[in-house]
Amino acid sequence: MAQEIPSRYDHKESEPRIYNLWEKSGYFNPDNCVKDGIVKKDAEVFSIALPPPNVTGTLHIGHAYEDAFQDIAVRFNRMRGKRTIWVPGTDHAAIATQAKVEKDLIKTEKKNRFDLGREEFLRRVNDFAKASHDVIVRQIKRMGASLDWSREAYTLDEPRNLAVRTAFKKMHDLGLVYRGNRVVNWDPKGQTVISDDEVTHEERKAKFYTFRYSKDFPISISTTRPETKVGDTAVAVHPKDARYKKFVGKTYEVNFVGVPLKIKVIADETVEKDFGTGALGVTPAHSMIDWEMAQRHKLPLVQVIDERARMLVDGPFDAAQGKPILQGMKTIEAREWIVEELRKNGLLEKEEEVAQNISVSERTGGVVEPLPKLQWFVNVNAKFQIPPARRSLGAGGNSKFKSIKGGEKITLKELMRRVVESGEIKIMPERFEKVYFHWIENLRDWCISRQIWFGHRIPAWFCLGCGTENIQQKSEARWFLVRHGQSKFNKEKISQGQMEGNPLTTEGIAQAERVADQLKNENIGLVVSSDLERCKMTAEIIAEKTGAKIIFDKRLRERGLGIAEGMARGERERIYGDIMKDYENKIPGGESWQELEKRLSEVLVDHLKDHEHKNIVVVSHGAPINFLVGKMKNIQSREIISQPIPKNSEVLELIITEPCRKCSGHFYEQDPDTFDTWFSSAMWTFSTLGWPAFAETATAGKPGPENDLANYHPTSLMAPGYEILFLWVARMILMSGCLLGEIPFRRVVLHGIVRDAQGKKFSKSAGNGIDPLFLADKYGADAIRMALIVGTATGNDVKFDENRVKGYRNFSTKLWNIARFVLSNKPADLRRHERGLTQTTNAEHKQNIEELENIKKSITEHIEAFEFHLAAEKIYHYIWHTLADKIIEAEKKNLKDGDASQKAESYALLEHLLLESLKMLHPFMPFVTEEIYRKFRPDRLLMVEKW
RNA sequence: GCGCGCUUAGCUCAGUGGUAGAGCACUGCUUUUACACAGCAGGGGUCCAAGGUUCAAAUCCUUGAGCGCGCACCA
Repeated sequence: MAQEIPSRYDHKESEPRIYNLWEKSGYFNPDNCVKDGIVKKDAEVFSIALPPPNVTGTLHIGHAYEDAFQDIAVRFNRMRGKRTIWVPGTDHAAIATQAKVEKDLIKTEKKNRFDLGREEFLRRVNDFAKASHDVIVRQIKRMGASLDWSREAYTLDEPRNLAVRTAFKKMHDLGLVYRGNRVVNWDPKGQTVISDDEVTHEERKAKFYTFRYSKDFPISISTTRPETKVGDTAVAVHPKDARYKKFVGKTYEVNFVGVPLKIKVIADETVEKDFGTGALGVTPAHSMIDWEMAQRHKLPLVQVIDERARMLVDGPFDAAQGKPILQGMKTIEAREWIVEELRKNGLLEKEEEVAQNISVSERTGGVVEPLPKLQWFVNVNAKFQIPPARRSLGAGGNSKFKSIKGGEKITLKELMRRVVESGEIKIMPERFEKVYFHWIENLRDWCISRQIWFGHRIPAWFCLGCGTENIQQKSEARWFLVRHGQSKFNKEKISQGQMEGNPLTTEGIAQAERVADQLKNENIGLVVSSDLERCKMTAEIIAEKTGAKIIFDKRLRERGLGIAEGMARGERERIYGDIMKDYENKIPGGESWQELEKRLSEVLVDHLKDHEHKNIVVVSHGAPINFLVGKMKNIQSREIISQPIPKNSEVLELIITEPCRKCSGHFYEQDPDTFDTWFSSAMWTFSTLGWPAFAETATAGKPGPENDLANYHPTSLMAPGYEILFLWVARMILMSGCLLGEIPFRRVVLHGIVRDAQGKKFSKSAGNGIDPLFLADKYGADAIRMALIVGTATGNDVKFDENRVKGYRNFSTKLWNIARFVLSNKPADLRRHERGLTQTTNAEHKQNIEELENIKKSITEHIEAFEFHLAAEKIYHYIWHTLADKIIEAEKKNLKDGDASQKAESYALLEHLLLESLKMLHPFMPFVTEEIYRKFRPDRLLMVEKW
């Protein structure tokens, strides 16, 4: 017997094979467990959503820890007979992924996202995300995670998009989402707004300047950012500050380094008398605190810094450069220049070195510039009523919360606090509850819009005519205005006008094909095109790929340029430049703008009327497209002329819906912004379980994904790293609360960060990353799991040491050999001699069995208390130092010299103790335990044995 | 500034009122119905410091030191 089994356990061969076996069994899916009678239909539920890893790259050892931790809980509960579900998925991680791809792009092709354009750039990001996803899934499986892959989700897929759109609409209706002009964190490097929680602070040395705006202003102020002071509209002092009392309420007109300012002196409680001069220059546009103060005192707001962190004010005129000196200057340079001016004019009173925390974008490292911007926000202070329950279960009116009454009006802040305070959600380790409450205290409205491309597009449309917003989930029809691809004359820079025989270049054809690919799945009903060659070719390519009908409409032709057609563009500009810009005038033989406008004016109306519910592609030329759009936007004809024309093959997407309630316009343009990635991941616990598609119909107790929401939500456990307590955990509570009226999970167990032997965080930039796949091949996934779990109290950081992995690899060999030994002693005619363990008369054996039962009880308790490290250590210790070192050694004599029935009794004891030990070890080391178990019970799966 | 965590064997860390623990490393011995990725035996700790509570403190309390972290911000 023993000879057939090698003395070493081959984890590299075994682990993938065993995982395959589990997957094939289908028992990661609770529906199958119920179907096969492994768990009862009405058994208790244990459900958990995997915190979806970002598709920004591959997994590191920290993910392995997170997965192992959850898998222990999942396997334990499954063996305890619960209907256990663990839902996998990945996160598109909007800004992180986009930043990663853009960085690579700049490095390899020296292009940024704007050079590539939205469509092409997104294609690259999606390719990258797909590749990451595939590696990630392979890694997760390699670690043995028993996830129900049939329910795999992605935060950017279609069901999750529906969830995002539905949530946005619902929250808007509840008054929890609004669009407003507020000071936000602008990341000049990423060119997007970021939320407060994506900002980190770095300590740097800074100069702290004390000065007066001008000689005739009575109060000195201090700042580390003098360049923002050109945007000051007030000086704030403490109401009880005797020094300044006499100035409060007065307004001064001052000239600050050549910039005229109107400064009102105000009194505000938040000003500290003892700091600096006790007076604070208020810059409402470029400081969160000042903005809030400005709101209280109704101060005007002057923006003086732009999105590229350059100055937006003039200052004195610089004759040498022929422009106002500050205009367009970088903030740092402006600071130096202003300080120098103050010094020259004797206004600078003090200059001190201070340590200052500056705000930095967590993702891009850009120094955050507070700017006033029109963005979408979640209002955390607005009262609302929990919406009607999606399932008509139990009492409590509209609320399924234990701690919130039905019909009660509550703010999101209060809701988030209440459910944790009341213990409805329990956060472990407990110290994080305090951290959580503290965060809520300081919480501001959550900015959810981002100026990046990769993500869920915000489902808000603005009327082209008047800008009125319209939030809805589906449009009646869409129009795509497309300029033709590059033509021969475009390339050669020759005036085309209405000339015949000017086909697309190879590049132009490729452009048209790209557009066609993009429109392929848009259900295009009709292509309407100018009949000129370059449009015709473009339209035909689009029609072919989309399967739409084409009609040609002469009225969509380019403006006629008469005798200038065929002329080099430069020459035309020289001769007819003025005429080209004139509304009424025209080149001989050509058309005036007025005439062009006239022939286009009917086009919109006609096609709107004739093809009411169709998605239409309109292929035309630069000038006509500008006029069409200009008309929709109600722009003056003369202004349209000076608008830049779209690029070759550029697509403008519009939706058509019921006429605007303000201006009766039909055309709407979608908000170009996307959602904060956390907006979609905040719905993870329920968007993965069928919300909103099955929100109304899900039925508890029935199998199938369409009933998941009723069966598995709220989830039982959430186990992310503590670093995303605010970013994610808190927001899941928020979203589940206002959208479902219930908690997303009953318990949160936060784990620490895995660090390297030096205590440093693993990161790609530090180059200390360890590929879990490499380690798994070397020592086995089981060994990695044990090394990560044992020796780390839940919630503490893990210092990762490869030596420990090696130690647990040795343990799996030990276990393997225990099994080998036991098996080698299996009597051929076991049955005949078996007396049954419960009837054993051997006192020592009885004691062995009792000891095992005690160990089992204690391990069960540890696991239930999420003390996995203690449970793992205990079973490890039992197997090695009790079962192997003591019990087996003691039985050897019997096995060698005993009679047949004694041998059988010894064997039965050892087999029992071993198999029970395998069960207890299985959640921690699933592979080797399953492999060994099958040597004893070839027709069974340890994974679903009863604990 | 407010808050949190850590400080235990050479290293990495468990233990949280009842005679100090694990892994790795170290020393010596041992091929024995499995396992040398093993067994047996062993060395190594004033449990950061000081004070307090207690019959009893690594464990609870107070103060302090060093390291690390979070939040807020001084404008």
